[in-house]
Amino acid sequence: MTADLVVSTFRHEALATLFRVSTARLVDGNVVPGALRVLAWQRERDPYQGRWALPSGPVADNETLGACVARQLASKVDLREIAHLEQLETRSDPARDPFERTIATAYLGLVPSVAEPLLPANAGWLDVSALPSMAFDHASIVTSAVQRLRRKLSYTNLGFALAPPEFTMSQLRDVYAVALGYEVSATNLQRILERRGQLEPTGETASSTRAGGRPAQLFRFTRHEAEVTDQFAVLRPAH
Amino acid sequence: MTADLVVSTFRHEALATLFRVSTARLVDGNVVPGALRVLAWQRERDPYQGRWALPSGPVADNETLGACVARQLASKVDLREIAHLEQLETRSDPARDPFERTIATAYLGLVPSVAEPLLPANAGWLDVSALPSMAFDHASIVTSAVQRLRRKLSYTNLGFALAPPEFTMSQLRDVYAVALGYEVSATNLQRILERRGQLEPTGETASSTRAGGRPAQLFRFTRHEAEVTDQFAVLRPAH
DNA sequence: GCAAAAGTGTTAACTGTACACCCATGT
DNA sequence: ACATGGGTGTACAGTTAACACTTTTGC
Repeated sequence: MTADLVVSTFRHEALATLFRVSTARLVDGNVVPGALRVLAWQRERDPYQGRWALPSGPVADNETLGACVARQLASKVDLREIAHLEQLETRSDPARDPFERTIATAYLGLVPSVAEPLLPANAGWLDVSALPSMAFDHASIVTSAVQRLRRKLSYTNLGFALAPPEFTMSQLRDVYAVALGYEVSATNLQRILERRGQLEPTGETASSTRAGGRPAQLFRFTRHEAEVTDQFAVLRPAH
Repeated sequence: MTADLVVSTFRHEALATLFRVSTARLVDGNVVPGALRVLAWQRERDPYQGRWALPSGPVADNETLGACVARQLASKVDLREIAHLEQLETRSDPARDPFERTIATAYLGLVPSVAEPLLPANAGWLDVSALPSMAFDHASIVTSAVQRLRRKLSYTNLGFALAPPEFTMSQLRDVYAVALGYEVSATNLQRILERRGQLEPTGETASSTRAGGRPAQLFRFTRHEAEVTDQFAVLRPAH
């Protein structure tokens, strides 16, 4: 039994869904509402020329998938702005790439909402709630990444990766509300995060807004590494 | 710009962690305690000759990863016994295979505890709490799969894939306790699962045991497809 | 003073654990 | 009768939503 099997090899790429919350703001007197946005760029070549696609690229010979996805992102944004990056899932449908069999491993990345990163001309931030038609299976990957993000926001401290370094509770409420897609109460959010030890007052207070109102305390997240904060949602060990 | 990049291709394999709960039983008067076990086999060739390894094999040309992992498992167990199969994660460390660069996508599979599947001679069920040294990064993949399974048991209905088709509440308690690694109360487990609509009485009762005691009602799971049952562990939408 | 926004206190609903107690069966 | 395991009822703790109310600011 020395005969080896003849095995196929495949093109393998890493692919990033990089998210960012843009909060509501005024542009020319109109309110642009907040949105959860994902980084994409318009393809210059076939297949799917002109369509929006996620940043992706082939894995190099001596590189992990994680390193590869970081390399792909580096050409679009400043890597230091990426506060969190985790593996999502691997897509392998033989028909997903019409030109060439490609297996793709998707990652989920998060950028804090302060940064308005400068992007190359053909790149942009797509509103996740109104995705255009996208290349390959990228739209379905984005949907799956949004689901993962929304779940994890509830039982982990991932908020740190979407929020600015320092924030008032209403700013944080807006970040969560936009990311989750539903209204959140600043009062209750504060209590939940405080109970879990995620929040730390800076001692400073934000200058009050033009419209008056009590100046808000500033907070920051105590830890900036991802961790599960709601350890046992159910079925805790007996005694 | 017609010059294409020279891209590398890789050997890509699918890999299965197939779990099963063996409940406590008597063998020659000795109690063999229950254990969460994972399917493995002993390698016949280098690298890692003689070591335990997870079932795995290369992806074929026109096959998804899911189909591939099912194909690998088919040579070890009866596929109809696999009640649940989901993708876990993809490992890409260039050094993980000393012979040849291989990217591996791991799956998590579950087999109900009734079935004592007949295995090929070189295959076996390893106790997850006392893993032997394994080939490649397989031990760390098992650890990661166990973590995922334990989390999901709490907030999904995945119990259906580990339990027998019909069971008493104490049998189900044992399955959960072994899988989770800590004691679980049958009383409270029943209430939790009933509240979530996962449990359905069959109307039958099990014959009482040799030692006496009230005969137990039999139950089954209402649904046999994986679903999340604890929708909002935290941060529910306002109003 | 008044509007606006932040912050506090309190209540109610829900979920899950712990535990006492009752029930049905074999010997 | 009594041991054994199944089943029920209830009290308690923890967590979160809802909402009324107070505080601090700008105008």
